[in-house]
Amino acid sequence: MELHLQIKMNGRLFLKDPQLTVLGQQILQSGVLLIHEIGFEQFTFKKLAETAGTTEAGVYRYFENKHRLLLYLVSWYWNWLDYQISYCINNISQPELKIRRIIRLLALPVKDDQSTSYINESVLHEIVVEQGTKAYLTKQVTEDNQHQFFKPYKDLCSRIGGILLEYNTELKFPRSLSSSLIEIAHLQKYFKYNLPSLTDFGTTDNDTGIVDFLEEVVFSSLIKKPAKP
Amino acid sequence: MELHLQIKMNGRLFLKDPQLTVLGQQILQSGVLLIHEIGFEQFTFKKLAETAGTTEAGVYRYFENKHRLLLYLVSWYWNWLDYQISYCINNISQPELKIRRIIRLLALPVKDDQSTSYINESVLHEIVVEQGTKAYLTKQVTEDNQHQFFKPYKDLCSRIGGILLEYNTELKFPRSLSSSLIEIAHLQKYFKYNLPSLTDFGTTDNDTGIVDFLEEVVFSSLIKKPAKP
DNA sequence: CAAGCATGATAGTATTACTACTCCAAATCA
DNA sequence: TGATTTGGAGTAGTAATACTATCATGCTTG
Repeated sequence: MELHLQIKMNGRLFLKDPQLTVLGQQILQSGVLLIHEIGFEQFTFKKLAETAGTTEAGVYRYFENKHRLLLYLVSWYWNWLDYQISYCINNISQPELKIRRIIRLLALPVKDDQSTSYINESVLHEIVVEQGTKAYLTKQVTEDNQHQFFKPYKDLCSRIGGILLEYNTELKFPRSLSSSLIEIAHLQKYFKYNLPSLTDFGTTDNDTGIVDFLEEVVFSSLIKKPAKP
Repeated sequence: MELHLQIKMNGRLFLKDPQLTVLGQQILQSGVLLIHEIGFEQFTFKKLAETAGTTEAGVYRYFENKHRLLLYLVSWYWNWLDYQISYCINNISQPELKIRRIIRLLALPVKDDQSTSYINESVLHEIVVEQGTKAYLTKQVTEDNQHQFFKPYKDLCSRIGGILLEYNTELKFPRSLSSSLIEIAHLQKYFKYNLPSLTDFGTTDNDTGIVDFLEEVVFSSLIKKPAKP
């Protein structure tokens, strides 16, 4: 059986839905690979058009500009990850185990999901690690936020926050801890491979050190503290 | 008495030392204000030249490109903050108090330091919060790292890591905790003002909520754990 | 068959990111 | 003092970027 996961995207992110046409899917696929290869700064629609086998104008028919395309891809990722998490913790009752699984999904390398042919999830994961924050670190955050472009990220954050609260119902900062967990997972991963002296993971091949660190920080913060006298 | 703090910068960050000439200082001053005002993406040397009262070529004589200027300003900030921290925890012996002070320096608004006339530190602090990560989230990280452009950040991180170790000598991840602390402080601040639903601070005027959160996370992680059986 | 839509091809503009060259005035030296 | 070097500042030009607009074509759907 072949399962086709169609992720519902905010309609304002694109001019024409890229999921519905062959060219659109080609643009998404090439876009992911090209941004990963040359970085978002060097990435242009002209270069994308070449690798996607179309013209510059062809790409502009789907996306208003490259920032919207980034927002699209990052949103797509958060939606996908949210789904992965809900799938992965399904039927688990212990909050502790849920949190451990989430941390692994955030920090460990992603296996490509065959159910969406046109998006390479493992490459997209690396893009989000490397460039994800650029989606909101702009002067148009407020405007983009009003267009609900960050809803998938907020939903994910809210889901994880809820699970943290299951573990400790008295937790004072569930959302901040949740957004911090997500960002730190990515940042430590980036540091490990690019600026290793900012971490304690050295040059080990696997990312279990990051998992250990995140578990340490998160579970410490989740311990119930005695009320102050 | 007037104290002139001259911060020693990596010579490869600039073509001509901007601290040594009036125009150079003007470029730094206008640069900080302009990047803060319009954001790094919209920022160009042409616009900077106008506000700094020179020509585009004039700016290019000091900095190779705008990324180098950002690296310069961010480095300047980390150097300055490192100095502030060492000054502020001077003569304090309790590690706990040191850490509390550091957290406040990281999260609370910065008062402009009068000892450097040409850099507005409180504005620069906001730039680092908003755009700081763009200094290293590029495809040239490795190259920039080889040029030692991130040394001030690493030094700061290492200093804070050392203090965390003073508090708990068995701490397993001092550098990761340190870099996480710095980045989370900035990110939560950014979220609070731009994407508040990713935090638990609401719309309070002051940033003490962020301080509380950071103290919670850091001191929890610093508690000595009993050895596993 | 006609209408309509998706794509492709071409061209054009304003801005960006630089580079190269020129000019001028102050400092240096014979 | 006069000649010369040197550095700071301006002008102009180029290639690339980020779009926008127009028109032709071919394929589908009613």
